[in-house]
Amino acid sequence: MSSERTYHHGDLRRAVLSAALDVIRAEGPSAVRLRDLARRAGVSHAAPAHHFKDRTGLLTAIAAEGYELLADALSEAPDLRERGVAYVRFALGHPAHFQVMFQPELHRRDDSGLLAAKERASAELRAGITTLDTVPEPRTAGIAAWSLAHGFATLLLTHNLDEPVGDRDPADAFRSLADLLFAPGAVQVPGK
Amino acid sequence: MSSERTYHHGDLRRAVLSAALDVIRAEGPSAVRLRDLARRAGVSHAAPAHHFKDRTGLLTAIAAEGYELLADALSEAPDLRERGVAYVRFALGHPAHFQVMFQPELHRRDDSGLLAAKERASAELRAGITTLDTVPEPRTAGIAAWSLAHGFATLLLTHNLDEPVGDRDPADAFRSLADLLFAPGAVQVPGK
DNA sequence: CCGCAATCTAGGCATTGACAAGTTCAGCGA
DNA sequence: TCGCTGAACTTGTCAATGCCTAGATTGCGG
Repeated sequence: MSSERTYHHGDLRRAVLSAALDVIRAEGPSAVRLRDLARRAGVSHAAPAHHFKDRTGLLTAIAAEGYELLADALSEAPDLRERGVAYVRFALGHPAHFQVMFQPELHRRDDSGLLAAKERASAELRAGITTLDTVPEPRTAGIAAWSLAHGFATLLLTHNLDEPVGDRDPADAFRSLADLLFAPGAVQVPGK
Repeated sequence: MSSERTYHHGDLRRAVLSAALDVIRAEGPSAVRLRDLARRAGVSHAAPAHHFKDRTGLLTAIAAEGYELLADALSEAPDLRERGVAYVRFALGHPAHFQVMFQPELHRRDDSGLLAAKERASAELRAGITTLDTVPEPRTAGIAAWSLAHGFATLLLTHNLDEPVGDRDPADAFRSLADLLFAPGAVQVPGK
């Protein structure tokens, strides 16, 4: 915060991550330039490499952090519907993480930290489905729930639902969708 | 196909597009290099620029073409459920287009061709919802259907559903999900 | 057959990611 | 307190890339 320039930055890793998240939020992952992040942090152009190895390493770290945050968020939700809400909230609250998480070409797939974090989030996702004991096909219902939440979040982030959702609270809007999935008889197909 | 080298390529635009789609399918949009595409087409490094202006122009053209293809695919489906199936089929059949379409930072947002194509696809999407006349909230149902299809397709493409879906035909798998949305009483929430 | 515009080539510049080698510094043991 | 060691950071460099400009080639309409 103070403008003192020491040889050692103090928390360059965090500073670079933070700057990268800013850039991604504004212009997407493709706009991330290692040298630019270094400039923003006030260090030399090669300094970030010491913390992340290379560009892919940085993006992998962001993805891993994202899965950790997602796992945390999911674990706090009581039932499946609220887990879906938490999923959407996470995506909107951490758009940069979310984008990078779901572009596998950007990461090092075999990174141990990433795999561990992804597994944690995955476990939380599965745990949510067990809330639905009485459902005939919990696996199908789980995929449906995840698809619904993921699709809604993605479409929101890509500005494809700006008019239909408008000023409405996205979490509330998602609850309406989830009710369609799990409240019996809410929707009838004409010819069925 | 033949190795004759003429000054004029003949269909460089198509060749560059096609090469770009190959690259995107294999390594994502960030791996697209204009100079590389030129090499693959056997032309000089600046030739593609004449057809697409710049990298963003190329990706914009791909997105526009994608929306055209999507609109075509949707228009052929009879009802809302099959329109969802068509949506998923499109995403799996044209993964490169799909990826680029839903990364707005990669296009020139104000491109007229893109806007027109997007509007066409959007209209087809809305048209599908009118199939559900008797539904209390068609708008909500429409968003739900789109979210479900989009989320399912995205998760499939990012290899997040490899185990759960496995060898099953994705189209069939999606029909199960869609039935959960629109077949009343298929799923019951315990405490409701 | 001419000329013109579309298509493509050639060269150059600034920027970038990655690498190698050197510099600064903080902490730790004797 | 001293000196050492390794982590954190800097400086310099290279190949590759996007984009720009100027020039060469060619097909096509008049």
